[in-house]
Amino acid sequence: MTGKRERTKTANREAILAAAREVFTKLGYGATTVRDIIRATDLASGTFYNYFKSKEEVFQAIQDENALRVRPRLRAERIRARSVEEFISGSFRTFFDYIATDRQTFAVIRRNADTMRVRMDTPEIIAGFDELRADIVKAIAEGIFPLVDADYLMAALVGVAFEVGEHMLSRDPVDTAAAANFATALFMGGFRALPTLARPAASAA
Amino acid sequence: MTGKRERTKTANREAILAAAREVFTKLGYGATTVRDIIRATDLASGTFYNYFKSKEEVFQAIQDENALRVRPRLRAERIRARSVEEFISGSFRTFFDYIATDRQTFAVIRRNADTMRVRMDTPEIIAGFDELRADIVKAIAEGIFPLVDADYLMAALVGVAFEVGEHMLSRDPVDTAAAANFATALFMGGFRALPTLARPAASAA
Amino acid sequence: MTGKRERTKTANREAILAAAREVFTKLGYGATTVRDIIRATDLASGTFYNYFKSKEEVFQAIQDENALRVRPRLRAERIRARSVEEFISGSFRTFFDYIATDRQTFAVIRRNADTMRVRMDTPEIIAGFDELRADIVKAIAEGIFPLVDADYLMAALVGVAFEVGEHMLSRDPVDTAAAANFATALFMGGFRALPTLARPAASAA
Amino acid sequence: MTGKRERTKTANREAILAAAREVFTKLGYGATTVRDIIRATDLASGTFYNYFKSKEEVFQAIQDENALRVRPRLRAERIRARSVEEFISGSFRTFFDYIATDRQTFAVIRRNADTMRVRMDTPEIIAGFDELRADIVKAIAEGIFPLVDADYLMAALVGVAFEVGEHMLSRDPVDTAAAANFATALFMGGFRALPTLARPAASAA
DNA sequence: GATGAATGAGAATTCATTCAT
DNA sequence: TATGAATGAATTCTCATTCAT
Repeated sequence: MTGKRERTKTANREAILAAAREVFTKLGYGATTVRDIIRATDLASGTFYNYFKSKEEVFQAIQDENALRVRPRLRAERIRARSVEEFISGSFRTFFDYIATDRQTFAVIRRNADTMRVRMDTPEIIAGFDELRADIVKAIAEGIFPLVDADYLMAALVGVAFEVGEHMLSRDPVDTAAAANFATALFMGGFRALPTLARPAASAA
Repeated sequence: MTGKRERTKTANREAILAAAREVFTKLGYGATTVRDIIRATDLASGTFYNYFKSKEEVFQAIQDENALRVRPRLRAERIRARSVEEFISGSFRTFFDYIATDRQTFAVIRRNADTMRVRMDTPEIIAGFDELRADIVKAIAEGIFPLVDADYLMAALVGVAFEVGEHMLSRDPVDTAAAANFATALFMGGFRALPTLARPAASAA
Repeated sequence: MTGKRERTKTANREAILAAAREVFTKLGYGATTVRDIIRATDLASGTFYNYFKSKEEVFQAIQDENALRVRPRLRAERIRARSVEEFISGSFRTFFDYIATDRQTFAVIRRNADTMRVRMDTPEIIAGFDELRADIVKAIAEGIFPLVDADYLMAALVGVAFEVGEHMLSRDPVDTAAAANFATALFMGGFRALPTLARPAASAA
Repeated sequence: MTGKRERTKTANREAILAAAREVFTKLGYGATTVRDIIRATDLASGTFYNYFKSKEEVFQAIQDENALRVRPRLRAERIRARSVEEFISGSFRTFFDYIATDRQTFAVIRRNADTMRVRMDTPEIIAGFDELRADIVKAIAEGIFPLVDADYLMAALVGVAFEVGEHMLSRDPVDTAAAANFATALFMGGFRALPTLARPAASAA
């Protein structure tokens, strides 16, 4: 790792990954070609193949990196949870903080090309879902959660996380706490528990 | 003039759309080529261009058809709603019934290629989201909904609809009522309001 | 076959085959690329693939054509044979006449690139060998040939045909009768039966 | 200075040659790449170029080695010959013994890839042919051979040697004496002199 | 000398699109 | 309008060779 060669190798790999992240975000996975990735790099075309076999492989590498960065944090949050509220709010806070910090990462998964939106879940991400379901099952067994449909609950959590997360990122400023409060409140008490907005004019009446 | 030729033209268009739906489902949007679509048809390659300019256009046409089939129903359901519960449960029931009836349609949007899942939202679908948001805003103005973040609420509804919908379809038998109940309960009262499952052991007691 | 399209298709196929024959002869099979073949044509690169899947397939097509041209003639010659001499001399004459007439054909099989010589036997050619062996076996059964090792005899005939054939073509003028006489004499009576040359000086003595 | 370094150099060269022999046999000359050869070695790619300029050069080296191993023996055999029979039978015996002993060597020249057969004659091999022709000319001058076409006779000997040799190797057990007897008999007395096989039925009579 | 990553020319192949029939 | 072959730009990928270490 200290030789010049090793440093160059690591740097090249990172350069390709960075270029790929950028191009995937800009063009979307489907429209991206290996050439596009190489072109966004100052490397020769053949060099790409010293590191990855195909665009699929780079994509996987990026997603795996991402999942590996956020999954342990989510896991830790859920394990630490002593109540349903902690379980849910901890998860949403962590997830929203993560995507706010590393927006490009999320952009690769959730992309807006023109007006069309695409969301891609790789095996690593899906494995994260399974982890979540398993933790819900465990929480049910421990009596923290009532005996509900763990699969649907997991689906609902994921759906809300991705959709609300996307809208959160489109706002300025990005308020992760507010988004987490919203999502948590929904799961804790339904629509009636949602934070209410100050009614600009009516509040005075 | 609305005779044979007209009928042939419509038939050809339909043949292409049907082939495209099938191929998109099987290969996914990205991997599908115009050739693939034509091949799934008994038409010649040049004929494709008498009907559509590109694969993008066929895809849009399919999605527009889909959205036009479900959006008016969802709209009608929400307009008819006299309470929050009717608003929410009506929407989920309609959506889940629709995707259960026309699974291929949903499969084109939500695809599992190998292990990787993709979800594509076209302009028509996104327009449906905006419609939903507008109706939420209207419901808030009418006092049906409390003054909550309409954008986030819309996002949450959409996220739950797609994610729970997907899991619903993977079950056998597909129980749209149960899924709608689950989703509605979540929005009505949070996790505590979710339907509980019969606890295997407890049921014997 | 009378439409312009059919005529063009046939012409294009022939153009590719002709170009391939030429290039294979010049560069040899191994060194030839599909690009080389296309370049020797006035067609576009993609057009090649409307006719053949690969260079292998063109090569096979050429060889099959060749084999189909000469094999029936050889076959007929052997069937007509009423004696060993007719069998052998007929075969050699036919083969040598054929390669003298259609030199390029033979050149594709037997090629001299620089100093290195290559000979390639395709399945069709090998099938021709098997045919020859079968006819030898038949001739043995009919008492025309003594009970010898048909496989080795076939090999010997083939080896002499190709090697002597090659040397024959390098002479000027090409004398197929002389080559056939030589080869036939060898098989009829061994080296003592070979035609002797006029000894320039000694003949006068 | 003929110590470690010297030994390593020779060992590396031999390693490359051995790998090349193996790979050429397996993949054929055309399909073999320098990478393939290096991969079959525990050397680095760059090292190859310290020993050979290209795959052509390795191939030549292998063939030259082969030719140098068998040519002197064939030469000695012919020089020792006191009669035509000795000349011919000695040559065939030596050649067949050689290819039976060192099958891989022969396999590099004479290859069956799938169904297609290839035979490659390098300059060294061709030089061996010229040597044979020269010896025939000399034998004619000395009155051992009659005044026949030396070029054609050489061609016939070579053709029979390669073709019968190939078939000989495909038999089990490999009987070099029998093959040499067959080939020699052919050249000594033509088809009538060929060894006859025991006729299954006749042997009982 | 050995190493092995970088290079980039070039080969194979695909595919959207055109256009003569 | 339907047809389907021709087109050729674009893409993926390989490989011989170089050269800094």
